[in-house]
Amino acid sequence: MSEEKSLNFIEEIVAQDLAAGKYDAILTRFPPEPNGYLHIGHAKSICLNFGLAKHFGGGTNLRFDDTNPTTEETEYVESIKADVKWLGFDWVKECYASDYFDTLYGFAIQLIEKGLAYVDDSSPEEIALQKGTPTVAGTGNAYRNRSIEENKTLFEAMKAGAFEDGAKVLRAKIDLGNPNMHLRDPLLYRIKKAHHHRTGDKWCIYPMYDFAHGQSDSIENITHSICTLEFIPHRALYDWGIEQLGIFPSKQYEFARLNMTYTIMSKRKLLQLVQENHVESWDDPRMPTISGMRRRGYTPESIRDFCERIGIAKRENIIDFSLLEFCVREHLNKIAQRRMVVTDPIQLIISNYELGEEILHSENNPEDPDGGVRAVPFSKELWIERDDFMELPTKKYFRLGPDLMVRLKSAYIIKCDSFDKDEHGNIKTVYASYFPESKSGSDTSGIHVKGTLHWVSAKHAVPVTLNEYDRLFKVEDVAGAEGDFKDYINPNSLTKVTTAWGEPALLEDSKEARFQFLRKGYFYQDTTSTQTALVFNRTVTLKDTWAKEQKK
RNA sequence: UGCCUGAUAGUAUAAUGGUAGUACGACUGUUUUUGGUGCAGUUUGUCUUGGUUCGAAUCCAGGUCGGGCAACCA
Repeated sequence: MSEEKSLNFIEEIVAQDLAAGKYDAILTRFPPEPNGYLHIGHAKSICLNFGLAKHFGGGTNLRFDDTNPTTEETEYVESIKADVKWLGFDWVKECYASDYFDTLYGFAIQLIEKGLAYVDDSSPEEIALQKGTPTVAGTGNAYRNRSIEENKTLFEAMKAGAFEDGAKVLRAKIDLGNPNMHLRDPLLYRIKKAHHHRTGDKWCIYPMYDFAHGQSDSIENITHSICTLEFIPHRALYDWGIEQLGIFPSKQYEFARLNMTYTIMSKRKLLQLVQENHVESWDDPRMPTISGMRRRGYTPESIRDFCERIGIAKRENIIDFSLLEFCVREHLNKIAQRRMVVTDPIQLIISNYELGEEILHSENNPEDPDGGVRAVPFSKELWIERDDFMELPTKKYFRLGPDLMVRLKSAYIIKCDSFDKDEHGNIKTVYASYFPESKSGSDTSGIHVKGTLHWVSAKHAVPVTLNEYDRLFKVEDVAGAEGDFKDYINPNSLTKVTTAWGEPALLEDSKEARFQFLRKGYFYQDTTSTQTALVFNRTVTLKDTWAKEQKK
């Protein structure tokens, strides 16, 4: 308790409101539009909104902002609910802006009756023109002076379907000269004869964001409505609507959205990646979507930790991808089961091994004393990693080479005697002898080696496919880069490794288990993986100071 | 060039008129049957110019730079 974390600016506002007795309890909301899958940027908002309620006592509504029937689908609704749950949050109420369509229509009538809204027959182009520019005031048109009765009749006719799409709109009558463009008689309703995923064909007029969002917040008695910076200019309208309607005064607060290096956060662009097959699907493990990250092997804990670490502020930001990687490594290091998998194998023959085979044991997780051990079969003929042998080793190379000694993890120390190459000059087989008294756990050999290698017994190994992922884009700031974002897609973001061999324990492991393949990285079974064809996705590599050393 | 925002190490974030701190990154060293982990340490910062004050990252004024705003999208 004494080490309390400092509050971010929104937490301070809430703390002050509560201290001042403004509310007994707070109610926040997470309001996605169901027109795409949730991504890591949404996770930031989810953690903020649900975290606030958890911290200060209160609740959070999950509200679907479904006011645009042409872009929204039930598939998205379902994925959003699954993602929020997976992240570990429960909402107080599941709400839909579309549930308020009747109330919202009533609000519009009220505005018309107060002389604060009118039906405009102008085309989108005309309206845009009449709005002026940021430096030049807008001009009105004749429709602005329609009588209350006429507006009411017309609006009712709009609802009844008397007009075609685009023929008329309902506009608020505020101020065409306002320096805030959003106050220059904003559109409240438009005609859209489209099928809505929830209300079907009941409606042919739909409220705009600015006439749905604040009103929905108010209907639900949301105390703190938190959104991203680009909505700051909308706040005046948000407050205007609530004031004119005399409804519950929800308040809007804004924070900076998340940006990350080497990826994009725009739903529109993510949809493009899916539709144009740059990735396989919304849950492609390379995507920054929650479902993609889940499939890749990220844990909800690590994502929550990440959101905690990046903080909340109003300044534009771009977070290093390496921070996310740090968070997931930190969690996985504690919980992942260690297994041995050789990805690019060469043969290792233990010339003096006459036992045939034996069962050795290796700890499941050195971080967890209660993690237990697993059986690992050992034999005369093994697979080791091609990278772990060097014909002409450099000074700092701790692995195998002519006359060099290493330990085979959880097994014996060996010494390389000779090696063979194939017709292309590539190493094919390494011959070594082992020291029986160096057996792991009962080593009396007195030999000290610098390197320890992972290995699998050729006879017992199971074939596995590995999906090794790299960053989706080649540049740090994709959104800020010149030209089309698709020009920066990393063509090597996925490497499918089909030559790998894993230890047989993998066959008995749960599909949900998180693994660390020793010295390789953290892996998680793909959704396409089966008992007879194991497929693992690489969540993240291990930190590799050797690779860094080599680059010098 | 109208309005709205923001500016603290490479990246984030704290300090709420009183010692500029933390995390990630980078770099050392150490431990290690994972070149992983752990541990110890080093490194780099208040956009600028004035002002108020005993004292300014913080308050005031001017400037500079970044972001947003003129969708029948949210």
